[in-house]
Amino acid sequence: MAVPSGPVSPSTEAERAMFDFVDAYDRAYEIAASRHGLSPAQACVLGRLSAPRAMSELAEELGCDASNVTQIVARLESRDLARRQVNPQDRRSRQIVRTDHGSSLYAQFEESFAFARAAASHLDAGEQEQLVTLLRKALGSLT
Amino acid sequence: MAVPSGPVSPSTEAERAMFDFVDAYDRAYEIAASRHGLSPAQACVLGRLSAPRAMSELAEELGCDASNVTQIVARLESRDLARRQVNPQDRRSRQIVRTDHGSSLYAQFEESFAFARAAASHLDAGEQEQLVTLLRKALGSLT
DNA sequence: TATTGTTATACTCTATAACTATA
DNA sequence: TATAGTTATAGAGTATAACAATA
Repeated sequence: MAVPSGPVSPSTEAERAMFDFVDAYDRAYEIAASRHGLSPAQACVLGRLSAPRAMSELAEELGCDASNVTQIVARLESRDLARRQVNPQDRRSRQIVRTDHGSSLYAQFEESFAFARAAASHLDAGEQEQLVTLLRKALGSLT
Repeated sequence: MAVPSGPVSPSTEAERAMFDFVDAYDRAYEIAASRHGLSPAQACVLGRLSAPRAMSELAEELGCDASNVTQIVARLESRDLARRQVNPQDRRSRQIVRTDHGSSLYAQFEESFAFARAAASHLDAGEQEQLVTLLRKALGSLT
């Protein structure tokens, strides 16, 4: 399913517009990932490896359990998209790095995930600024 | 993990704002669902059952395979949140209906999913209108 | 024959608990 | 003893292929 998050009978027009946008974004992300043989979670992790990351950092950023990250990274590693290297400063810790193959595949995925780019392209510079302001204000302290 | 969809190194401020918003929305949805013992997919299906739906309609709306819907609905049914009824007009088809228990639980979930409501509440009426206009325009033909 | 839905299967995501290695 | 990460396990989401029931 493209979008686990379903409509919540949004009661206002603004809430409905937010939902529709999130829904479309999530679906587009999943489709782009699968076109490259990636699950959304794999694409997500790969995207965070522009610089090396510890397992614990990934778990923290993704808001999930470390054991989960272990599995996702193991699958990436088995396909030569990422590697685990022991951190010499603290041999308990591992640095996860993207392989060249992983970087190349991720670049293709990014190119293919046209949603946000296309969405922005429908707005002129002033409208984009307005949207940024409104989205940030709407988020407020929700983040 | 709250949000399978990760950041895609958004190259513009607008793209980053879109991502941050989607990310926060998805995480909030998942947390609200899990507070009521629901997976995001279960909450999503439950939300679509304000009126009876055929399996094929649910699969179409969710953009996933029918066999997937069979499983989700089976889990809802096993917890007395939904029921499958043979459609007398076409006995191949089933009408999925929410039980009273399912409706009640979903109402609680909805109440608890405060994200969109809170986001909208940070904007005044004019700003909400602006946001709707911009989001719809950004979506353009992407939907 | 075509359609609706299910079953069997396999893979991925996810968390919890118990574990290993290192600090 | 505390921390980083892994392993074992189990439940859920997902798709494909084969199937049953009905049209």
